[in-house]
Amino acid sequence: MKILCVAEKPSIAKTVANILGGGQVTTRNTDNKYIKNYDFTYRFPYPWGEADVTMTSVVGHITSADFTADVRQWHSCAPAQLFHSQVVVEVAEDKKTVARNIKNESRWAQGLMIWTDCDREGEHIGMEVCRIAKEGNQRIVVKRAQFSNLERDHIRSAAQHPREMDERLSDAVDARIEIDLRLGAAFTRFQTLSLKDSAPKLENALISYGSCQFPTLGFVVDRFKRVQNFHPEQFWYIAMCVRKDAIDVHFNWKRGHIFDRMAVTLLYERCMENGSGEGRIVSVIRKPTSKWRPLPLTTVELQTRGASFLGMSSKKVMDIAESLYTKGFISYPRTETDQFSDSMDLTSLVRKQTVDSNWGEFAQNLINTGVRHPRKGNNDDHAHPPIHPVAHVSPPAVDLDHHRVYSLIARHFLACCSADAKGESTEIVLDWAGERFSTSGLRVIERNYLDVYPYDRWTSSQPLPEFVQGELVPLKRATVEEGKTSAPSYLTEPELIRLMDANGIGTDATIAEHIETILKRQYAIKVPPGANGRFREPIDIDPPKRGGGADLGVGRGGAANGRGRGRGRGRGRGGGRRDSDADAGRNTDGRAELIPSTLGAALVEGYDHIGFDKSLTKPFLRKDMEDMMKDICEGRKTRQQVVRESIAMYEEVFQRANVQVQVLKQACRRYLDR
DNA sequence: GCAAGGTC
Repeated sequence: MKILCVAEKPSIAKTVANILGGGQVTTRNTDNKYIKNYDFTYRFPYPWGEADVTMTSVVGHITSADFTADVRQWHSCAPAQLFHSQVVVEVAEDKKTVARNIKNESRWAQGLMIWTDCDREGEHIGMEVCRIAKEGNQRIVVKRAQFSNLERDHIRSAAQHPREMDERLSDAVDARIEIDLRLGAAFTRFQTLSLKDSAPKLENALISYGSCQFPTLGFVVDRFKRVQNFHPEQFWYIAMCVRKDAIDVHFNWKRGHIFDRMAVTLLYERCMENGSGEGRIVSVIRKPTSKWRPLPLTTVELQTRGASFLGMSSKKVMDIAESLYTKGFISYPRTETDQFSDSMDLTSLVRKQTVDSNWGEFAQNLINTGVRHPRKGNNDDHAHPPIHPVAHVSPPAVDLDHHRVYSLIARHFLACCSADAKGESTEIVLDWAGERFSTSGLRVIERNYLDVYPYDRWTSSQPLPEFVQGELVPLKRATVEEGKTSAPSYLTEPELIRLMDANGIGTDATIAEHIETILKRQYAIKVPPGANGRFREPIDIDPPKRGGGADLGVGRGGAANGRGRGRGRGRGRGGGRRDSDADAGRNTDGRAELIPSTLGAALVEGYDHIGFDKSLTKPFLRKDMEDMMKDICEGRKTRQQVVRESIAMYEEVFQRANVQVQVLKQACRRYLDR
């Protein structure tokens, strides 16, 4: 009896083989440099029983979908035809060796056990493997292992309790692939070809559309418009300061900010008439408080925290995490799980960190006083644990940026295993002739996790004097002050990642790429933090040229002057010409703010103005697609139904965009032709 | 010259 087992990626094949093979595993190389075949014996349940096992893997999807050659040329057909022209699925050019290995190994096997990740894409990859295996061996019997982590007992149990493949999950992915391809190609060609003559800059530009990149751009433009439309409002309030024990204590008015000067003046005058030069302490409330240690680290959190704590772009954080993973320093970096399973041996992971020169002592202390079980979040992707360090590493074994990302992951993990920080808060309420004011203080008592997690700040306030309930304190100052509301900031990368995550745009593994895409297409640009409403208009940068033709002088000088003849605000720090090379390092900074280009703004405005039920630039269409995929998974609809309905709907949107293409063109002219 | 999703 021979059984072939296939995992989604080499790392899982290796781990599973070592568990099932019980140390008696031999390794063979394949034609693919990432993939190895592991041979061992294992006793499966009836009917397979004792078997010679080969465990191998693929590297993600094996096949890819594309149009047939007759419509691959851009001018070979009208873009609308791409909604219905034939789509063929073939083994991808760079996956030929992967497919060959599966085919060869299945030839002599009676059984095939699929060990891909237990999610939709994993089920799809599993079906790809089945089809290829059957090309090598029609009679092969297929089973599927159901597992959600790589612990020994769990993996053994998965091998003992196989299930059947769930074709519905795979069908859902097939639908997604086909819809994204047709949509992406049709709209990309349509936009690129029909907008090329509406502005000189667009003549050679590639104006891509994708079901994820457009909503991503939409978020950037949305926020930009909110900043643009923001008008500061004046408000007034009573500022209060008392003095005791030689300490000035500022109190906040309980009514907060009031947008009516007269009202504030009246209240103030009433106090002046009725009150004295003293205030009365109404209450002094002390209570214990704590600052919670972070939740275990997911991909989205790694990206947002990396961007804001380390100032790296999320793409860079992910690239580095990927490399740390392949070198064996951290666990799998793509996970939605924010809880550690109870059976995981956290103490031995902490012990590996005791040698570190920065946080080793902290780790040792943790072991001496007891590693705490981390908090549990609400998410579990049933495939991977939260991101954590699996081996210790320090420079010069890795470079500085790698070490910064590793430090974040290691410190985050140790923080998870520590106690919350403890403190005491004090809230004091003061009464002045009937108006209430309050102030509060914080005293940090035990720093605990904060000692290893310098990214979080929680510090004691200035100590407050000892106020006693009922006591009268002299007012140092009580005046009417004015202020004005401040504009929201432009969208930052961490905020954008959270928006995408919350709206189901992209996955943990692709979110950073979609952000890259809108930057690469020059739909948006990063400016240094603290722009503070300075960019009144979208930034006029040149879209990258396709085909590499000569730059006919529209470039450098005119590029990116914040489009401002009149209001040259854009010329300031980070104004415009910081788009490319010279500033790449700094402007891809994870703390940077995102601003639409004129092209990005024109596209969003154009599509929004055409007035679909659900604009292409909003997350709703993508959400619908997600819902329909669920319908397939749960048997409410078939793949064909969903593709048909979805394509019909998008075709309508497409027709409408065609009929009203003038609206898009006008938007481009308005923004780009100045 | 088009997408998004896996993974390296």
